[in-house]
Amino acid sequence: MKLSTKGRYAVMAMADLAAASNQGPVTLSDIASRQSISLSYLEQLFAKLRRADIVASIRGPGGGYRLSRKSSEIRISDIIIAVDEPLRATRCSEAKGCLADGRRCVTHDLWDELGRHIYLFLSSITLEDVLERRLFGIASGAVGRERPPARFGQQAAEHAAE
Amino acid sequence: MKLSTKGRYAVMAMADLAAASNQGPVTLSDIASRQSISLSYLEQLFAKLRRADIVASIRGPGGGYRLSRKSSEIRISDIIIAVDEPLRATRCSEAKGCLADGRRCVTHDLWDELGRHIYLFLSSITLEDVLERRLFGIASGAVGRERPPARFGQQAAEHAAE
DNA sequence: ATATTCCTGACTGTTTCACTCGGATATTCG
DNA sequence: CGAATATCCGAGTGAAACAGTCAGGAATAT
Repeated sequence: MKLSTKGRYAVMAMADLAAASNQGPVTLSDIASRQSISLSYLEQLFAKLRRADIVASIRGPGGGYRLSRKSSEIRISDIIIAVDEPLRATRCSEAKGCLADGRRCVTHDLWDELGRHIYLFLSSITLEDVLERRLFGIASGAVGRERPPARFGQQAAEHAAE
Repeated sequence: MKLSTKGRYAVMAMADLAAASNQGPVTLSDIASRQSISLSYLEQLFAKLRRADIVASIRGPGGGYRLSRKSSEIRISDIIIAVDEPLRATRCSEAKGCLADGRRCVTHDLWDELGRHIYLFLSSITLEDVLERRLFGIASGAVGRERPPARFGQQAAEHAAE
């Protein structure tokens, strides 16, 4: 799972679309002006979202985009996977150096686990959750095993803000 | 918290250093050849790791690098924060568009929560854990609230492998 | 002295990001 | 019809980061 500002833009735009699509389709121009994203860039993002069947388009005057299913059925991970092209295979996946001791390199498992972790988090949150601001306490618990988690929360606020 | 291949290289190198530093300092040349990373690039990474006081250096013949504290006291998040320069402030943090409805933009909380989540994960794992391959079940539980988490694990293996 | 090793700065090619531009196609409305 | 609206599509662009190279300087062991 790749995490870039590209995916963030896509989620912002999708949240805007979901919030504004009560009556009929929403034009990209509207989203662009509300979210301060360039129209052409939005077009590229929505081309990918359409190919991933997350949104549907209606052409011509009065047209625009709409969600292809309910916002409660669109996971944040769906959006990010749709716009972030699968990055090139990491050297680790193929290089011989990875199998130094006959097993996979020691850090391979770590990245796998982290990737799975991020995916689980983002797939547990839907567009509707974001709109309703239902994000309380999702990150609490289950991580940090034997360590007291208290002061790590503050460091997270400092360093991991973005 | 930024996640790039740069941080991955740093963790690979640190794991190599921790594994090889039983007797005396380890040279970057050794790490470079074992991990197939260019020497000059390693030098840049270790300059940052040294400034962050994660490693200490000994110059001259027989010199090299050693951990500045025990591998059980070096968190993976420490390494990544040391080498990944704090990326430019996201547009969201300052732009006026963020405060569209008088509150912060709806996606802001989401990224905050994700950043905290990733940080908690990486700060709960030490270099020693990686070397001992103690990564079992860290990502299980606590995420995925009302949804059955079973099939998401498979999707994570597909999409979030890197 | 010399070899080793860390240390520093500048530079380079590639890729991604965020965006722009020019145009093509489809649809609605007058 | 034709004009306006909107989605589509591809090519190109400046800036930044990535991964690496190159050249040399400083410290230290033998």
